[in-house]
Amino acid sequence: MDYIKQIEDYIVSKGVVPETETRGLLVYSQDMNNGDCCLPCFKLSKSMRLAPVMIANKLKDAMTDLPSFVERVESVNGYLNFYFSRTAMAQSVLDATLDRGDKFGSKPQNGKTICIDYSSVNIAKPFHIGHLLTTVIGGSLYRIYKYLGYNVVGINHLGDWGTQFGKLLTAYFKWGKGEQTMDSLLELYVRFHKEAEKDDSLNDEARMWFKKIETGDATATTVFEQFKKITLAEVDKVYKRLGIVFDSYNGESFYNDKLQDVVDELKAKNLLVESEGAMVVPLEQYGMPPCLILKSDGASLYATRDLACAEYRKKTYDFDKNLYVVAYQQNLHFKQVFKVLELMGYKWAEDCVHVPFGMVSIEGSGALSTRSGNVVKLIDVIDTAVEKTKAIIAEKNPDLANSEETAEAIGVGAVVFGALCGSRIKDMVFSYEKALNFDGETGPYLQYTHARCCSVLAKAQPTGKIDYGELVDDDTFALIRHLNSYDDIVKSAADKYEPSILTRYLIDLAQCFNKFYIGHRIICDDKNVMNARLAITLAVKNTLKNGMELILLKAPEKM
RNA sequence: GCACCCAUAGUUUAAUGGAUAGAGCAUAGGUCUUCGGAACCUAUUGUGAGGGUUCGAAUCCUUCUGGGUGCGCCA
Repeated sequence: MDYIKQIEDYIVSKGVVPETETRGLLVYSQDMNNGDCCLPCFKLSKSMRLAPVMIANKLKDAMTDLPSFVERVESVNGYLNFYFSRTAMAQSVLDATLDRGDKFGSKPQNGKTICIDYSSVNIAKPFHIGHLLTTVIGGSLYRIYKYLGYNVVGINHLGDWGTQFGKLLTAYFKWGKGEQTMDSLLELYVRFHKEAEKDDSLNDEARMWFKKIETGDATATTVFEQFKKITLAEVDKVYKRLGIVFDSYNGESFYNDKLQDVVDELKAKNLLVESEGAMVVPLEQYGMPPCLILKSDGASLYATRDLACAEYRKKTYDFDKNLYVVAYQQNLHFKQVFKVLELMGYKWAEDCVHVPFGMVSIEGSGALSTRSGNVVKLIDVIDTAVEKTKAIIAEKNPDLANSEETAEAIGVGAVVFGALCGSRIKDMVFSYEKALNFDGETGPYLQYTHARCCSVLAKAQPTGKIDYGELVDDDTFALIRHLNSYDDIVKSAADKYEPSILTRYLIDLAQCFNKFYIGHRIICDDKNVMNARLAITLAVKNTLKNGMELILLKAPEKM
């Protein structure tokens, strides 16, 4: 229930304060001691030519017929504080929450389509922790938007084009033996760079091989496709474990035959200008360097491809929003591409959004580098976390059924949580110590709290009509308030493309519940109280499970 | 040189311009008549510096300091 909206309407109906200025002022109180929601009257002071305290007093005096769910109103230091009827709020919040159940994706379809470009792995390169953020942020947004009723198109924009693959083929034909694996491909790549420093002719050879890929030479294509297959098989293992899905794997190479059209279009629209031998779209008047479209040798560039890609996505999916979950290093690139789309006359350029996130480095050894081999493979991190979980289970709960599956859920959860708990824009220093911490604000903490709820509910279930009359203490009511804000939180996470908002919320909810749990006997002699507390427990369990699903966490019933 | 981003406790971090800046880890104590101790409670320490706007600033503007990223033929 939208309490804010109702109270806002109620305040406005009194006619004491100007409507337009009052709308949007009402907020939920941070501190329960200051009521459940409040109206700061300071902004109204100027136009009303009245002290905030007086305004609050005047409003209070006019409120002789409070809405049924409001118990009382107080005027304090210029704030008008509304205290809700705890029983009534508990009733409606829990009804709504229990009604939602633990089913994923319960919102009706809204008919809108959103494309999300995320993960975007490179062929023949290791899937390392540098890919963790884009993968889980994108994967989480995918689920959040689906939950909100969008038609979501998840796109893995494969890095499967570029001279680097000429290098790889060169190395393969020179030193590669038989079946290749991801590791052997990486070795070949590293070896090429080492040897090319001494022997520049290798670079010529690489260009030759890339040319062959470009022109569709049978040998080159067959081998390259094989490398692609090896890579996808490898990364799919990780995606499966993380619960990540894609609807399209159209990568860079997919747009090869669509680049000329873009160039022609830019020419036709008089946007293309020759500069230092290259073809560019000048963007000086928008405070940006020019956007390079064609190299002086006529070859296309990154931006050319992304323009073609955006047009293709609009044509194919007719998106309402087109997200790119890509590191902030490419801020300028996307700003340029979106501006060029706008200059091309596409109104939907404003629906294209770059969702940037921070850089990942390794504690002690600095920036990640495939060439130098300074990488931590994602699969190793996951495996380590799962191993640690197994050890903990063996110690704490050796009789646990399906312990393998549970260890997987918890280990993976710890890693995923670590990537989704902070603001995405901040840089992240990876350390095993942090990734493997299972205490406090962590994935396992959420899972533990969920399992705790399940454990109680396995002993008793709420039944029949529930009387919330007794549940007025602060700890219990704090839980009710939290449950009430779930919908707003999910929406906010979607609007800001920020799954961490939901992650923080779930931690708060779990903390609230654990506090409640410690302080209140759920299964007790008073049947009414027990029934009500069981209902709260069920509501928390459902909300945790729903929310965790949206941030890619599994919720085992036992652990 | 120019542009953008970041700066909160020892550390990781939270806070639509609103009331006493909220947590986790670490540290030191405590909770066992336990529905799951991967929990809970108590204690300690904080808005990089200076200006400005505002009734009110961690939040907005500005200068400075420190760190990061990007700036035409890579993606």
